[in-house]
Amino acid sequence: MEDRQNSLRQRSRRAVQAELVELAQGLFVERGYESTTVDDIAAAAGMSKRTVFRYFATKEELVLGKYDLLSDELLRRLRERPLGEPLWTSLRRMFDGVVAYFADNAHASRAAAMERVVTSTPALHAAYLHRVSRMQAEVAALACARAKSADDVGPVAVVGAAFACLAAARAAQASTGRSIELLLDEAMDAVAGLRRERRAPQGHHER
Amino acid sequence: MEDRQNSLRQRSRRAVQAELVELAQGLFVERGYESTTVDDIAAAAGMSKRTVFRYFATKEELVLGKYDLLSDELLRRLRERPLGEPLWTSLRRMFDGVVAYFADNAHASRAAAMERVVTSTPALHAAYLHRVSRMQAEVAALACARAKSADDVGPVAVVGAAFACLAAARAAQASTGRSIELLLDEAMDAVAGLRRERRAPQGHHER
DNA sequence: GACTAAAATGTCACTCAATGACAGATGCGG
DNA sequence: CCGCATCTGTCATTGAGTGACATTTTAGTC
Repeated sequence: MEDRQNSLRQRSRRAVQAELVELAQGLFVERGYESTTVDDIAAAAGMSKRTVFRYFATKEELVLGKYDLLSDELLRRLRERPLGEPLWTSLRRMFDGVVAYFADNAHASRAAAMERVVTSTPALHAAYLHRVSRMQAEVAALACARAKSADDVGPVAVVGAAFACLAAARAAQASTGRSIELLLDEAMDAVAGLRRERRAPQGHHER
Repeated sequence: MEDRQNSLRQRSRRAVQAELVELAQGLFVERGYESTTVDDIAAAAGMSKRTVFRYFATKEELVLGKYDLLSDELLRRLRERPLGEPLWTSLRRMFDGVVAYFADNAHASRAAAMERVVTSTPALHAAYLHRVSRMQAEVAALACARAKSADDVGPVAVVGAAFACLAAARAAQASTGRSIELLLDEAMDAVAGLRRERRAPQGHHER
């Protein structure tokens, strides 16, 4: 039990994982997520189903596993922002990495097919949203800590709004092909530009 | 094939569905969602597993089925808002029904346990988010139609931000016990009160 | 290079959600 | 009372995921 990390075994494990992801996603894009069984994947990889499940706890992880890294990156970027900066600006800068990632066409075209599989497969899309939700919660916790407002809805809502802007921008990029950077700026400007009328004078309970 | 709707059969079907929901949710709260099998529910209801699946397509629907009605209500409320009203205000008013629902303590205490089950069960929470996401998309489509801006990110982002506020308010209500009405106003004011610094002068691609 | 302990793999059996097919029961309209 | 649609139970099957156990690989040591 010496090296612990990056032993030869660890590296080969990573290699097998990467290979499985590549292989599985190819099959998913080709024949669809639901109609590709884990047995199919295992057969294609020349291993037993049980072994596939030793590399990935669930079938979904073959698709969504990569998003686990994203969380750390977002938190790191947000932590790097100066304390005095408005939260909305910090959040926009936090997304710079993601934006650059999706702005890269070489990647975009490769991942686009997989994105389509995700959004068109209810179970997969649900799991995706769950991961985003967890990420969002972590970012919100950090934002609350920054604002020194422990249990305040404000930061949580603002972080949620920022993620909603990112989602809207990604969707618009997928459908219109416009630049995600511009779309995100547009979306975040639209939200930051909101003005609300005064609240209705008295209670308005209905139904 | 006369009445079609509300025939005796339809009503009895609804009754059985309601009974199953009640029964199942009781078991879920008591023993947890994952450790309650559909067989358990069927046995408790005195019917076969197969029959349960004739009333509910999936186990999740026993918990999340009610949210399907919510979508129509939101759309109806939004449609009732005057065209000249700012979108953010219309969205706040759109939530009035939901707010009233969750402000009712009699309901809140009954549903609170179930809410906890949902948020603490990954699979359920994911399915919940998926439904909310679909609802949000419908509302966004309506908002875009109102704004006469077909494929604009703005309305989509704003609607997403509004839903994020609702989610934040609900979460805060669950943890702090404060009034959801005030919390939602606070959250939506926080988002509407955002001001953003001018964008960074030139491109900022990294990584 | 042989030895040993750990890790990886395959096989088998199992649970549980979900679906299709078929047969029998139930209940409504005439 | 009969005929027909609907409801229901039973059985078989698929597919994800898990536990247990035996076997094979492989890394590190002498």
